[in-house]
Amino acid sequence: MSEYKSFIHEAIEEDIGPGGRYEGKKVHTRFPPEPNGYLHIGHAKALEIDFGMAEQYGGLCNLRMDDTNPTKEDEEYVEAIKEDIKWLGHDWDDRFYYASSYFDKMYEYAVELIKKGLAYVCQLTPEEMKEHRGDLTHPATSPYRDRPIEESLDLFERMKNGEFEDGAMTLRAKIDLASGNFNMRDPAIYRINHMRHHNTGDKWCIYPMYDFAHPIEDALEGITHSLCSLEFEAHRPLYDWVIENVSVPSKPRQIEFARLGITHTVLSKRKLRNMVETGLVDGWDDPRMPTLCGLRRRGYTPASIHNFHSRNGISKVNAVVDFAFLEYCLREDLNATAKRVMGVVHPVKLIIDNYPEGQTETFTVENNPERPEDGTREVSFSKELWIEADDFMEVPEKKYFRLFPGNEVRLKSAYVIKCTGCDKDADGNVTAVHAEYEESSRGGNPADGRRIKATIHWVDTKTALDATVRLYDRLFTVEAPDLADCNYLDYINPDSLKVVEGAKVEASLADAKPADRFQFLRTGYFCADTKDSKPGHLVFNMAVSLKDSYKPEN
RNA sequence: UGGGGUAUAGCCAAGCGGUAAGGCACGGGACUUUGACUCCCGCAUUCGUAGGUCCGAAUCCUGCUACCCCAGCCA
Repeated sequence: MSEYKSFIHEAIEEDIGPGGRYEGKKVHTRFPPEPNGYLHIGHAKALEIDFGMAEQYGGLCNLRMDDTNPTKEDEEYVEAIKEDIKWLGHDWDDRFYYASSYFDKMYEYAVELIKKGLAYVCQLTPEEMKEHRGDLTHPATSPYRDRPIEESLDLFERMKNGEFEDGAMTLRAKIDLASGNFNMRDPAIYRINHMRHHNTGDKWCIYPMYDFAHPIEDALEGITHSLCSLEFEAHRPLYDWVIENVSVPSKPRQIEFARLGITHTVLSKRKLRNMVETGLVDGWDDPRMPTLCGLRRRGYTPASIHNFHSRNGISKVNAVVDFAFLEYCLREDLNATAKRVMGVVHPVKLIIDNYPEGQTETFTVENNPERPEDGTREVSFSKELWIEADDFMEVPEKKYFRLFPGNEVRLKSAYVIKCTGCDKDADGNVTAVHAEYEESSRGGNPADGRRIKATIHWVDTKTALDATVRLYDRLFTVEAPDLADCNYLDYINPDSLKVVEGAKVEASLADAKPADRFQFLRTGYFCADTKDSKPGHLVFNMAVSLKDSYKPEN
């Protein structure tokens, strides 16, 4: 997010400018994931905004695990989260924090509130609390609201000491039971939970709630701008209330923006987890998943994800961006950087009948026409080649200009050939295509200078390598599987993965390393799988296909 | 029904009282040893809607409508 200025840029510039609330101060943001799952493309938006704003204004961005609820969080996610953030190119230096490391401070601030008469221990059970909440037009109630300060102090300390069962009581902020904003109806700020915390162990059996903890975490770290998603907008009055009523060292400002949605996928942690657990996908890093580890394994680049987000901009409208735009950003990056190779996904044999039996020659092919400095490589050629099955049609449809009996095409960087026919099996399937080459067209240009409309790719059968190719399509068949009135599982795309064994690729791919990305000429961009591809057993994941403007008429 | 938000093309999104940027998608064409890339051209007489103010309104005012978020001891 560089050139254009969003409403957040404007707010920050106003704040650090003359007369602003942070005049002369350094912009300081934070990215606060809850370590309870893997980061996905939606989190990447927040991440780009949090780190991006700091970078743009010469400030800092902290990485903080927001781990105030031990029942949901686990250390196992922490390293994965760090890895994803680093992969996207962001750096938090030594500013890695846990919200849980502030528990002592938070406890003190809670005591401060009680002493000020601004918090009290409430013994309503969860069910009773719900009943006492009131509704849209009726205020909430609590019989414990006017409990003496000393009594709350005593009870709160005993809560901490583990004298009470889970759910027996809570510490509540004393704000306004009649507020139209439910978040202000004396929200619970501490609950009892006798559970081991991944970071603090058994030290605590009471844990602060997000609305109390988050502003304190921000203030303690000297955060100036606490950027979060829209659903926290109604929590901002509470955020500000905490900052105002507790003696924290600074006063951060919360600003909200819309989260990202993408068509043909789901982004809720619950649904993603469900797909993993039911085996609908092959783990969190399945290349079809919108998780950062999934996209990475699929072949997405950090630059493509960064560009995607920066071009989408920041607003307060719930946006659902077309998946095609993400694909566009990937193609754009890979077109400029990926090495071209020839790989035949659905091979059929091409026999050049007038080419000398036993002869082999090599051709020089450019590695990337977009970048001549990437050089060339040698590719072997002989009488029998593998070509793409759909580059031949015995009976061509309208506007088809590749191989069909009587037609000429160019074999990329090699010769012009003329199709003479094909062999078929008993069922009528094409088993081999026959052609004759024009010797004088070596390199691909006919001696008489005539135009050859089509160029197709090929692989020499003598040196071809076998490969497994995984072709991916969108995970869901509808644009918005997330919509409330439908079950998203009903719209899983049964063809989101097609595994093709026996694809044929050129010999230069023998030393392809996991995570290497290539353009398979005329087909798409592929990435050697990081888990399953090894020398002698190549596995390529299709990151995205090339655009194809060929559309048969009728 | 209370509170908080948001409405500009199929999608994202600029616009901040002076006469609707840009990108994606889509359609057409040029170029092409990738039906890719690149390059041209087209794509909102109108900004959710109805009024009002003004020489002038997507921008200001008023009413209405639609959609999103909030009644966890989740974040």
